[in-house]
Amino acid sequence: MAKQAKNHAHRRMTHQRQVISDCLKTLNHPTVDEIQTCVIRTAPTINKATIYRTMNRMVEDGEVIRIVGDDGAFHYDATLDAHYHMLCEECGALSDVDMPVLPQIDQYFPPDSDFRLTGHDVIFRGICSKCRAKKAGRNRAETGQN
Amino acid sequence: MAKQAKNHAHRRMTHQRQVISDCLKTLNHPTVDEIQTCVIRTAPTINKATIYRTMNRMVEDGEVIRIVGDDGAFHYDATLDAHYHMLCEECGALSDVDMPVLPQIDQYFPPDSDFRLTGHDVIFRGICSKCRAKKAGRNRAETGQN
DNA sequence: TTCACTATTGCAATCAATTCGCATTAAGAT
DNA sequence: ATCTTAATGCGAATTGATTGCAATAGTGAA
Repeated sequence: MAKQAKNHAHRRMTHQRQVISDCLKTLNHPTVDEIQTCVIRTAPTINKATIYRTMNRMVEDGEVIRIVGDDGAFHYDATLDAHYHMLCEECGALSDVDMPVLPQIDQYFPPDSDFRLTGHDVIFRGICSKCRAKKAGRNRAETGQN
Repeated sequence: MAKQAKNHAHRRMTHQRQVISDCLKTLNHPTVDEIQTCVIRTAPTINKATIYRTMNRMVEDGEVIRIVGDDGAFHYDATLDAHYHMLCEECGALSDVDMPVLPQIDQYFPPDSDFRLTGHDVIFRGICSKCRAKKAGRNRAETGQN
């Protein structure tokens, strides 16, 4: 099951929250900056503090997951079911990986540990196709190869 | 093999760098703040910017790994061989997990992906023993149980 | 519908983590 | 001993995120 909300205080469906929700559906693990860029098209006056607060409430309520990128910036993910991520080490882009979770991994965790295990995350690292293309082009240019 | 240094510019073994290196040996995945606390005992005048710069160089040179905690703060890890981590969701403490890496995980990665896979990280989540103890005590106090 | 209650917003100020510019210091090669 | 320049200390600047507060606007009840 996906981790679900403590049904916190009554949330109000404000215009801002609605617009942010809509953007979350079209964006891929966006940061607050990226959400803002999207949101501004529909609601130009929306304030960044509002986005921060809205995202914090959504995390509290279990509507989105927060992921910390390598740069330390927060990314938000509206896919609630357990899943893994891949991270481009070049551009920092985060994406969902289309594979089932591997619960058996937890069985390898040292059983005598005092740590109460609740789950695990996997992040695959590498270079996304976009950056590979960019890199190949750059290398050709630099080395004078064709 | 552990990811190794581009043998960057000539690094100088300054007093500060030496002290920081020593602290890294005794600390467990410290943040810059924690490094500073340790370092100050030996070298009280050392500046935090120096620690930041030194750690950045060490990361560049492949002498340490940088891990981003859930709070977005950087932690440093001098264990270079591939290994997994566990993270206490209560206090944010990071530790190495004593288990072999599972290269077979990479085989589950969607083979048709445009993503060039270079590896993966696993982070086990849960509650460390220290926090479990603290929590148990707190619960007893709150519910009036003994 | 209208009203009242209070969650939410916008804005500016603030905070914390990290980086940067620059004059000074000190490794370490010659 | 001297020279070159990497590294340091310090303060200012940047960046990502939070907060205080007065104004605004959902929403449930009348």
